[in-house]
Amino acid sequence: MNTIKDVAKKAGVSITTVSRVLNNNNYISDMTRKKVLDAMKELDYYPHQIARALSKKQTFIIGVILPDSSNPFFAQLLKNIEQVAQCKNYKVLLCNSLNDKEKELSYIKMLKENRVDGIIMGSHVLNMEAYKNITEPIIAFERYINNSIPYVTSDNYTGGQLATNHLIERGCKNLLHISGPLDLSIDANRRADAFKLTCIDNEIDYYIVEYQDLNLNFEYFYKFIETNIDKYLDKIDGVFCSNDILAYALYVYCKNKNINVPDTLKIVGYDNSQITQMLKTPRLTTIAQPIDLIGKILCENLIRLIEKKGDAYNQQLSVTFIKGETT
Amino acid sequence: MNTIKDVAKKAGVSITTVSRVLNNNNYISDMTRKKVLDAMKELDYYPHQIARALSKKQTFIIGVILPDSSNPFFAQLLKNIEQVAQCKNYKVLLCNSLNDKEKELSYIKMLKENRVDGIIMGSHVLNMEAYKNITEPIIAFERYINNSIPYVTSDNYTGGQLATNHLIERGCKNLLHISGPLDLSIDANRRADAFKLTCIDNEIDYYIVEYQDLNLNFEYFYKFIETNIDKYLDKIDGVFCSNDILAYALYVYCKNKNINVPDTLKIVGYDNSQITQMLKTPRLTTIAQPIDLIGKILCENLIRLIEKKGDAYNQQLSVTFIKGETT
DNA sequence: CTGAAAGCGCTTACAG
DNA sequence: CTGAAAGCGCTTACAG
Repeated sequence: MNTIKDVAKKAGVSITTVSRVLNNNNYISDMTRKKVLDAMKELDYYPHQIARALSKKQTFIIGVILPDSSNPFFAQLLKNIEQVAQCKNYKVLLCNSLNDKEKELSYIKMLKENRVDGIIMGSHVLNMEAYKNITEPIIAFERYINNSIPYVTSDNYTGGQLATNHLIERGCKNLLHISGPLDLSIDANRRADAFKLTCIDNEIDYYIVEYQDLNLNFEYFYKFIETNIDKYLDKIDGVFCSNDILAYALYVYCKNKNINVPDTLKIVGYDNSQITQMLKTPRLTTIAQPIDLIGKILCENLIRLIEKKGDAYNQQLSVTFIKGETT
Repeated sequence: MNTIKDVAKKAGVSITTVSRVLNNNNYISDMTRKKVLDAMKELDYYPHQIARALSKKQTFIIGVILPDSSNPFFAQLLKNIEQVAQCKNYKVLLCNSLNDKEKELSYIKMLKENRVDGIIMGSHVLNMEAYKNITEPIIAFERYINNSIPYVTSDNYTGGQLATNHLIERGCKNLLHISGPLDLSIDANRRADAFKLTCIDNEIDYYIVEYQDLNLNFEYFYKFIETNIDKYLDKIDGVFCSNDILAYALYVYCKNKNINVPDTLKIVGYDNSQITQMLKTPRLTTIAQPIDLIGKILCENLIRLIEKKGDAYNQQLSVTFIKGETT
């Protein structure tokens, strides 16, 4: 492939001048610029961004670490991140941690070695220690890691309240919340806090069951329901699920067991990703996170950090209650 | 961040020696190696892969261009590509073309400028001309572009046959196929060929309607059905849809219009992505593409091309008929 | 087994 | 407005 040298030779100028045209620097005579641009076109020249990155110490690459980019929620988040990045001339390097500690760590190492300009962290299996030596701009989704890492989340507490209050208003007396792991400082866990407090306030009996954060797909959730949730089903009349795939799996399970939803059991989900929106049989009652907006803000804030155009601050986006047919 | 120079100084050796340790070159005394490794650890050294890429002329980056990484099919494909890449020490740069010509072109330019080692092309709005000056290893999904670009696809002709024959066996007499744009040389269009020939062979009346390849989501398909498909519904008793989201949209449309599926109208979809597998109300009758395998093979074959470990050849993977509740 | 030097393809003071 | 030279952080013949 042709280099700046080839262009310089063809245009009869120095490589410095070519570089100036490339960077649109001022102080180039129109004639010289034209000569250089012509030479570039003629040689089908592609500026070597890797070389440029080395000398400018900026790669314009953003690393995005997610548990699983094929999960509908993260797929939608990723797409929005990529679109914003693309608009601002950044590229996205994709990392699927599969919620595996080793993988998450090795991806961080990889991103550092590749001198990405910044990192969006959506996978959270590492403890805070691991973040001590990340010096590059970084922004987290849904998790407080430490004071120097801003995070973007939706208003999980309100989400939990909306879901729980709705179940109570619909007449539920015995509630169950199925949650992700509660031991990490994930903001999503405030949904469980809200659930608990709302139940207490309303003198409602409740249970909370945690699933493990491994494979967030239908199959896994269905099996989880069989082995860990089935035993609660005769004691409860309402369930608040921490995501919609789980909620749908529960709906299907009930259908198979001839438990009438919503008459006997009411189900509220969480997320309202594109896939949930597509589901019409039944439409799920759920709490909608503004996924597109979260992706957009994650990326915009990271780029602001990278370009030092403003301070990092945490951001909490509002959620919406969506009435479906499962309550 | 520390460089090879810092490590060399700390270890009391030359940078050449550090580089040798880094690359695990032979002929280093154990003592020297240990000194260097210790220095690296002490300095928390991260080898600068961008600098290495410049001198080795290899980035270990693969560019993946897709129409929309949030579409369930492509999300699953992407995830599998990334996982294979990661195993083989390659990184994935994600590009969402949104089936826009300009975007597709500018992503190609970007990938060339960043000297990616290879490209996986899953978006197909550009004509063949545009591929003339792509000199890097490239592999396409589902499209014949030219003889030097191998492609991976599933056996679309057989898929179309399986779907159509099934509808006929179930007693359908008037069939409709809803297809993507038929003007490009996309292998998926062989589904329409198979549909047509199978209908003719069986003396079945048929229609074919094309949708535009813009936004492959439920909303779009539902509206498309309202405006372009509704008028066929009283003339047909079976539909072969070119993807499952479309098939589900049609199912929902029929439900809303009180058209009984499968009694009055039978529906067959295509793809069987994770999302389709999750859908149980109803389970769709569909043709399963081996999405995970396609992703794997796309990536493996591209890497084989990059590393010149074998010839490029086209690959066609077999599909499976899945009986659901919509036929 | 080890090191000095040139080179990968750019950018950027510095000088003119 | 333009160019020569040093530098970004590595690798790789070449020499010893």
